[in-house]
Amino acid sequence: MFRGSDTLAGPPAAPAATAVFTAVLTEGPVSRVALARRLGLSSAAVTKAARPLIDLGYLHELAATERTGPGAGRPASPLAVRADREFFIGVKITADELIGVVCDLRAQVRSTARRPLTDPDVEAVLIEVGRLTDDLLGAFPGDRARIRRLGLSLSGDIDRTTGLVRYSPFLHWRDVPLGRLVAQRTGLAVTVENDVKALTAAEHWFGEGVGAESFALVTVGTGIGCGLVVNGRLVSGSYGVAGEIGHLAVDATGPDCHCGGRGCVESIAGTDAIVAQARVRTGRPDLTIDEAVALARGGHEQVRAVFTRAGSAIGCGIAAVANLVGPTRIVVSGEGLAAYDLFDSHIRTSFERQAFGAAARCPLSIRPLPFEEWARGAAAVSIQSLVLP
Amino acid sequence: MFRGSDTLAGPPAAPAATAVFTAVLTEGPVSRVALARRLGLSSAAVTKAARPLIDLGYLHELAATERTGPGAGRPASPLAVRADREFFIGVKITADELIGVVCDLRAQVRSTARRPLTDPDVEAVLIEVGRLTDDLLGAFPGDRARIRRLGLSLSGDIDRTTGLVRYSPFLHWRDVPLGRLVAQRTGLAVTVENDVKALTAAEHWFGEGVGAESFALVTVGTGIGCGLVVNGRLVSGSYGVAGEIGHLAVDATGPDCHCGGRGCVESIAGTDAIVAQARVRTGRPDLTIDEAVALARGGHEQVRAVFTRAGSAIGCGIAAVANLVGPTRIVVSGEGLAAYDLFDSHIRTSFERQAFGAAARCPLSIRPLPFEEWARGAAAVSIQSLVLP
DNA sequence: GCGAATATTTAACTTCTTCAAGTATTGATT
DNA sequence: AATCAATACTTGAAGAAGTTAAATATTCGC
Repeated sequence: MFRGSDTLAGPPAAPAATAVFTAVLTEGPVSRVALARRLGLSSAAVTKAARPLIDLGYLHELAATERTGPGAGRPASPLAVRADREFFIGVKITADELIGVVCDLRAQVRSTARRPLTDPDVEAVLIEVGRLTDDLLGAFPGDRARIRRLGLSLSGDIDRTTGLVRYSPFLHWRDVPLGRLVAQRTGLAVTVENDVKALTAAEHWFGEGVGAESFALVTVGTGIGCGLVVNGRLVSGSYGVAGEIGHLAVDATGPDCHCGGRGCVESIAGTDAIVAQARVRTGRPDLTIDEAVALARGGHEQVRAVFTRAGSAIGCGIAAVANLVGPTRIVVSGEGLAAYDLFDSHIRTSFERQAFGAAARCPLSIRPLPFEEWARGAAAVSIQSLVLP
Repeated sequence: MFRGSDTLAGPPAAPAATAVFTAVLTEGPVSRVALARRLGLSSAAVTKAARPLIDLGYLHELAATERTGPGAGRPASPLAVRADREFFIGVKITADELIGVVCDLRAQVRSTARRPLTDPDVEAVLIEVGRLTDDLLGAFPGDRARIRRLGLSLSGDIDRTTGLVRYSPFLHWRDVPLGRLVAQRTGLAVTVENDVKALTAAEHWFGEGVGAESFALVTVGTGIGCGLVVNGRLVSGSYGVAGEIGHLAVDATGPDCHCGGRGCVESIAGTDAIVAQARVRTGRPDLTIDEAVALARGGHEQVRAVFTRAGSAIGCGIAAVANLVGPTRIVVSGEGLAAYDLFDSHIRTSFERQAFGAAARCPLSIRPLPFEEWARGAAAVSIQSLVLP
């Protein structure tokens, strides 16, 4: 993380304080005793850790509303997050657009903004990020000093700890210290993370992954990616590669993939692959993905078969994740899932066939993803940088 | 872990002490300063943590042999493990045999023993484990009181923390509290772990996986399995399933697998699948695996092709591991690798083709595995239970 | 109003760690 | 040979973080 200003006061960094803050943030209002049990601390320790968090305005006590147990006893005063204590900007950088959001401490989106991106040059991107930030700050109704952090996400090989973009294929960047540069421009504390990993982090802390020791998020679109949380932590990959579900080989007789492999999931179920196949099957060389979806929905058997095969390939990829790391649950999402109805059952069928034994018990959530979610993911990483040391 | 006797004194459980002991155990002799840097502690903390470990005889100081830095300065007195401070029994249970070893604190095998297993009944296995333990203890040349712990490993679904065998396919066991039962018989502190995970733990602490934040071990044989270490910890799988590389789908047109899937790695490269294919290709319905290997080595093209295809399937599975979790290194081993020469190059070729980008940089060690290694894995888990809380 | 049950707080104490200063041991320099 | 600089290790005081045990708070059921 890179600071724009010199000091950046935050919550206490002591282990117990961090644990308490994280648990309240992700697991909603909880009483101190429940926290103590959950975190393996004494309740005295929770009381002590909570006080400064309350004093600093990050947490507050809820009125004791509901009874806890069955019988008597003093009712709990659950701890809850003050969502408006601090706000976070999240920016997702795509090839042709910047998408920005402002989120509160609970990662609720408060406002959004966009800017087109025409020039992939570093300087041009920095300028646009600065403008987008100004737009978001300008439209912010509250105290602007409560926005001190900004998260960026983009696809590619990113070093989160140093804020370095090692390689971005679509921007043609190599070794750009994006975190430092944006921190200088905006004066905010900046985090940078891979887009899929950021989305996974958001889902892990604020979505369906809450409380899961291990968790996977699969995104379906032009690319097919996957973020993994194992043993409670995001998987990074020793060589910067992890979660590349799109390049698992699932069909020895499948098409060659641009990655050099054969029968990769992405070469069967990526948007480009689907369009290409649909063009072949219909004989229409200018067919678009939207038209292909429309034809399939209209009952065009040849085109439906393309989606069926794609869904099966994705299901195999997801089963591979379940068989290898055994996550508690898996969320499947992404732009590609606008055509959700064409995929859903084939993904499930293929997953259930290929998942080994109890791995098939892993619940699958298949749902489309609003595009702002990507920017929210970046904001979620920024929130994590506040909470964790 | 289950204790046979009431108390079982061990090294101090404080975080720093555990960290120091683990680091010295796995990373050989190290000076205190180096440890401090490595573990993020002050050198004072290391000194204090090391003293009781030395007093209890677990560690000792080496004579300052070699100069550390380039110039002047007091030479270091590296800390090393006293390998003969304590010994550990490891037992691997297979369908027809028990394999036992005695290891020292550095997981060096000191002696081995075997017993045939004719009856899969729980009571019969307990008796044989008891006899094997007696054999090993009887032949032990040193102070028998230095053997206080025993590790068991077997394939199947095992709950390490409770010592429960949830399901063992080859013994037809369900929910057998093996840890407790063996502890009662032997009076030793017992750990139970899945065989592949145990082997992975051994390799992680005492083999090629030392120092790796993430690491994978693939075993090739009748079954094809995989143990994973991610973020420094063994992956367990939320539903008890993890590392099932044998049931990744790599060939949509491949054979049906006994697991219900299609084109699984194991249905192409498992020993049974290889034998079946070789029988078809040679027209000899009683061909054995050894004969198939001999034919392939002799240049029989049809049989060679079976091994080629198997190697490719394994390579795809390994690439899936590299693409998904990005381990620092991967070790490939197992009985099946007696035919190492027939597999090696095909595994590598397929891996390199299918590994995505930098994931291909992950070093692959392909080597056969002495059968005692499985028992050593069980002993290694037992050693871990001494060191960790 | 009383006692049982549960939640939270307080205060004394324990444990672990760091900090700062000192000791130990060596090679290089004079 | 004496001294200095460099590095490794140790010591003791001080601090941080957590625990236990006892006190306090608040409710329900009688």
